[in-house]
Amino acid sequence: MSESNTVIKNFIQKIIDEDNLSGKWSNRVHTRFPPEPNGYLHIGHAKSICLNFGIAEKNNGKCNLRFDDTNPVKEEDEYVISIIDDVKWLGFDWEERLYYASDYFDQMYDYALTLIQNGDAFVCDQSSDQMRDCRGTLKQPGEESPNRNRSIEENLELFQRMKNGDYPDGEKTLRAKIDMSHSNLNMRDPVIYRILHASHHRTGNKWCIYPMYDWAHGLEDSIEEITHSICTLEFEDHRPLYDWYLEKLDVYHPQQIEFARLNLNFTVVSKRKLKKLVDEKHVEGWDDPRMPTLSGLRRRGYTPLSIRNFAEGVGVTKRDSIIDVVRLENSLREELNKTAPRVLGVLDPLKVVITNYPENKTEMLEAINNPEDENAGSREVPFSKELYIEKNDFMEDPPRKFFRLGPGREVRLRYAYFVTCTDIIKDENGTIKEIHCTYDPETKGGNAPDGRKVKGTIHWVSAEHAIDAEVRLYDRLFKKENPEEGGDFLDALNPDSCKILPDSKLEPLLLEPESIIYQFERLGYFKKDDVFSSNGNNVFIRVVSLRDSWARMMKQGSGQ
RNA sequence: UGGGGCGUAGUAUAAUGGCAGUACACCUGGUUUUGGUCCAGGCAGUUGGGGUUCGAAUCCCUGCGCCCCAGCCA
Repeated sequence: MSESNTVIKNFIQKIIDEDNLSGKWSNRVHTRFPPEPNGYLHIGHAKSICLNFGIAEKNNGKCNLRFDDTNPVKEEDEYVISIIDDVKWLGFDWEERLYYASDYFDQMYDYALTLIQNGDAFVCDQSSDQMRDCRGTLKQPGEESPNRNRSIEENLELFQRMKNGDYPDGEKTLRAKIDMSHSNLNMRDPVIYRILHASHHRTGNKWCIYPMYDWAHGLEDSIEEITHSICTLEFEDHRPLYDWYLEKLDVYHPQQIEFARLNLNFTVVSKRKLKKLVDEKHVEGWDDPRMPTLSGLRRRGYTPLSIRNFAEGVGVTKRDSIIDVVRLENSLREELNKTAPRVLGVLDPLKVVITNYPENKTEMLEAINNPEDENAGSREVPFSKELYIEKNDFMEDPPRKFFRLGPGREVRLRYAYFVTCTDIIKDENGTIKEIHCTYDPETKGGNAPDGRKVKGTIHWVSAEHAIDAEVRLYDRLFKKENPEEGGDFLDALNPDSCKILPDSKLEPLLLEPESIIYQFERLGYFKKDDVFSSNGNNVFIRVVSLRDSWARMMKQGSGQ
């Protein structure tokens, strides 16, 4: 591979480069990640987090973590805590700059007063229904509110009374006086403040009026002296309003830049749908290892680096796109291949008796911990007369391309001996109970002195020494590329997204630290799950499988 | 015949008037004590039409397609 030094710059970085050239922001770069604390962060947010913090990092700038908590009826501290956890976990640092929109409520109120005083806002008596009726349509202009021309004094007075709690929810709003026939609906006298007698997670009952997003967000950015306010495409239509407010107020004015949000196939990320999965118990919670939430991915075994590399790799543009979830999986595999200690584990065991091996003998055989990492060293694994191998590594009547064990066939047991299958022992129903093999003592370690080769190498564990474990084979939650297309997304649920194997047998794990991710050779990456293992069981979950070209061949062969 | 945005291999992303490149996916082959990894090679693209230009993915005109907007949500 030829090393290329050219750094690929996305369109936002190009804007920043130009700004630095022109001195627009005095070479300052200051972004923010502004989640609303009304739910858990998911992989889509990770893209935004990596973008905002990443762009600051690359430009020696800063990035704030700011909670956009302007709607008390939806927001909770629980979410604040989980969001902080998740951003921290991804490895980003906002230093002392943890902010809340609610910190600025007083200032926002004063700015609203300014707007009113300048004749740019008015108190409106219309109900939300009336307002909708007067808004017009996409193609037709709206009608002005009858209250649009109230005097400044009256507006001031009424707004004051709104704030004082003189009116019930919905009775009045503060609106910007812009243009009811504007082709952009966001400019048709949008609401600035609404009345909400609700307790706010931080300000309690201090306020009963709360700012709308468009009003609040630009002011938050302005107060924090953000340079580049990065948001998703659907806010493009809001930019004229963002700009209008800041211009009318004549205050510090960041540049809003929109990019396309992340979409992944075989995945849903809409908050409503994720909540439905949890509420209807299709998954075991927000951090279920199959969930695309950051807490779910973390529990599954995704690493911060794998997610950051993924986010970096998919790029940033204004095009709607759907990323292949394989890319996310590959990003994880790429890291784990380099770091995960290898271990032998049999998921679905089949007993093997080595008939010519002495009873009661145990040998310790050397096994490499990680062929990708010289420093990982080696370990010793016990070998004895009775072993387990993977059920699907044996076939009674194997096809030619099957390189594993079958009657009369010889394979290598990894790091151990060549063995040849001599007998199949079945029960009265004809199902295979165990198989008998002979081993070649000359092949210790896995090489034949006579130079004879075997096609296959399979994994195994010593029956006497194995640890019992339950293994959960997680797979994609959805079986359709686009679960939302055509009908109910729940119909696209993959019925096999969690297969439980209750009788797995693992090599005694000498490397003890919890939460370590192992590669079970030939199978995939696995980690012990603390929640499932809390009652003293060993429950391992599959983080991600290894690429499996045999499985792919089989699948194609079966006409899939 | 409302406004805004977007169209480059299967997917994603570069190339800002000068050889259409990269990654993933897919296919071949090689190495291999993991059917993993790694290595080599291959397949495959500028939304249609017209124009400007020595030269167009790029500039202009004109179609076509897709996404977003009518919350007192963000």
